[in-house]
Amino acid sequence: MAGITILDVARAAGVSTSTVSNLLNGRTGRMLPETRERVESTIRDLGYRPNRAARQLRTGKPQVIGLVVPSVGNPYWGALARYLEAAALTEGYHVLLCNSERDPARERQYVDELVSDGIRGIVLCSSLPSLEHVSGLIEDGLRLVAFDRTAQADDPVGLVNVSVDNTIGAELMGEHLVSLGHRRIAFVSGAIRSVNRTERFAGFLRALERAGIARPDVVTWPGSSSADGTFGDVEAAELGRVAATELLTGPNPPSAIFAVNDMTAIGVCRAVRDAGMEVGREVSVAGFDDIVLAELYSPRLTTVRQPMKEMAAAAFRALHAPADGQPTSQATSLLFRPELVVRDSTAAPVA
Amino acid sequence: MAGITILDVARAAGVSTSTVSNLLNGRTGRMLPETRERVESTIRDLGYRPNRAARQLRTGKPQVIGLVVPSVGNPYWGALARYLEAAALTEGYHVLLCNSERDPARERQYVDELVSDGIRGIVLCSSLPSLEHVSGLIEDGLRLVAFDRTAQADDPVGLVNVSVDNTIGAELMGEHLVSLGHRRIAFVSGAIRSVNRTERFAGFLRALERAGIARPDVVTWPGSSSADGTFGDVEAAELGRVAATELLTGPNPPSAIFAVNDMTAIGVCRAVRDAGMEVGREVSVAGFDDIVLAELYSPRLTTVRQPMKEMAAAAFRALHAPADGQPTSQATSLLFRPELVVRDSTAAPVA
DNA sequence: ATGAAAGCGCTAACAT
DNA sequence: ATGTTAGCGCTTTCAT
Repeated sequence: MAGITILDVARAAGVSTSTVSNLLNGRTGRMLPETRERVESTIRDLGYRPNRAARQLRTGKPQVIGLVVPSVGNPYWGALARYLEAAALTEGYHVLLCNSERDPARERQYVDELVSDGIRGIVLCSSLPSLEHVSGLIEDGLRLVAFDRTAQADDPVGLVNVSVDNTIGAELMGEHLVSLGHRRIAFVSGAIRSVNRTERFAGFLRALERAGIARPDVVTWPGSSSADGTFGDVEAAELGRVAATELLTGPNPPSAIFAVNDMTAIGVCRAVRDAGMEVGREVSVAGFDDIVLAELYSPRLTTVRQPMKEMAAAAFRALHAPADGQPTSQATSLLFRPELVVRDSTAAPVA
Repeated sequence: MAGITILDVARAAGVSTSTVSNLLNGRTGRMLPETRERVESTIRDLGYRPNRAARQLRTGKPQVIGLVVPSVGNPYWGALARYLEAAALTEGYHVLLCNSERDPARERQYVDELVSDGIRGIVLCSSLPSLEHVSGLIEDGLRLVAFDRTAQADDPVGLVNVSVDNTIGAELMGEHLVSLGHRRIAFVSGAIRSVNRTERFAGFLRALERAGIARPDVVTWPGSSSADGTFGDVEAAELGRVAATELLTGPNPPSAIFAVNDMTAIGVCRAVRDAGMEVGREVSVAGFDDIVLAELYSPRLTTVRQPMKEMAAAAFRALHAPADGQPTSQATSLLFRPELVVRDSTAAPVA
């Protein structure tokens, strides 16, 4: 296939393999400029490309990072995968893709497997509330970045969390809804157990309290399938639909509904329409995440944007931070500033 | 990290590394059952896991396949990535993810890079009309599957194409629209140059001709950004919006619009609404692909489903088919049966 | 039935 | 400034 080895280059350039290797690894100071040029042009002429497997075998560090997501079929994770891969590419890294399908056992197995493949950096988008099971791996030198998750008390030392500031994001949305004139606002989500759900709800409450508004209706739908009450794409939308239907047909229907994420918001929109009302007029609907779909949906969804590209780049960078092995160092969190995106699904309440 | 080598196992079990290796590679016939059991339990006790890099260095065949897509941020490719990874997992393979961002240079570079990393199997979702540039690699033993693309006259020998039957899919949709009573039906797409666009248009025409309907309006929007007139997600929707607006405000507006894919159909829906009409009543809109979004959109989109899961599994299987090296063998195509999915965006035309 | 040993392509001491 | 060389962990002849 490629066939050309470092030895071929060395011979053709009339130098030793060490010199070629030194050049390849940036130790250019150790040779004459003329030698360097000769070797460089030989590499080009021969079309030589280093063999990653051999390099990895020798150094123990593959030029590959692992990405474990619930499912890249979901646009939110798809966007992360895209931007993470782009960031990795700038440093010559590749991305190994793993879909956990929200199965904790599979998630754990993937991490173990990646580690024993020699991979030293993993971006993990876990469905698990606790990451204790990876603390041993981190102690052994694995760089682990938890994405879409904020720091927890029992986090393993050395874990880096990358997330949007959910509390502030939800607070922004709460303020937006209040400033529009809404007073009866409902919050819709699955069972509030996951970290970011809890935070979003807290931020939302804070905005309402500041405005002196009574505790809002909260509709939480118990998880049906998976153990921790998380849902897939379509299930999230269905959850929104069912929950909103209940709210809208109840005794004191809200004039605005804030859904825990865009998929759920879309389900809420459907329920509103099914009830014969218009989203953005009779009922305002807001989401969270700003997936591509939010812009394309009809009506275009008001939501809270996560700066995905920057977050992905930061996650990749965190993978490269020096492992410090200090058992006393603190877990780190990288919180990103969310942005309120006002579109057509929210408006002032009608009379 | 993992640290345990085949030598550790051999020593602990009191055998040689060859025996352990033989066991690992299924050559169990070459040892006594009792030896085998002893080694197997030692492997378990020690938690030994073979080092992929070393295995690859030795065999030249990594347990990794490459996937090159325009962008996993797009739900269509995200779905492929998800199912391909699932199929690969069943055989112990991992998937290396590459986003070409529809840049031909980047696409080519990725393929070259994967090959020189020793990867022997690639699923390529190319934006390029011709795949001639990879014929050399295929001759050298690369297994190359082109996804979402049907066979072409100048295809390199050994290339396997996996695709839905676009012609039949579009024909099904054409029949559906005709049977609903539509007579003035427009087709909307980007510049009709790509293979599957051409096929979809041809299938659509066939259905209309069979029904004795005059040649339909066709609105094709010239590509703006990339060389071959393809668009990204949001651009596809925008294309649909602009094209449909032109049709709807023209002299003889169609009662139904068939878009080349779901994203474009969504843009068409927006234009319909912007024109003060209701999708699924005044104007029927149909798409193609059946991305997740189609089901969630409002109204739910009538479209043509591609059996993604089966197609991904087939693509992975094709990667394993024996390379035959026979320069006389024909390029192969795997065509999948599309399925008409009727939802709410199409209906009989009003008076 | 089992073992010994030669590399796969590369990096990094350690020479010179 | 450049070269020599010993492995990294594994598979696979070739012996025994």
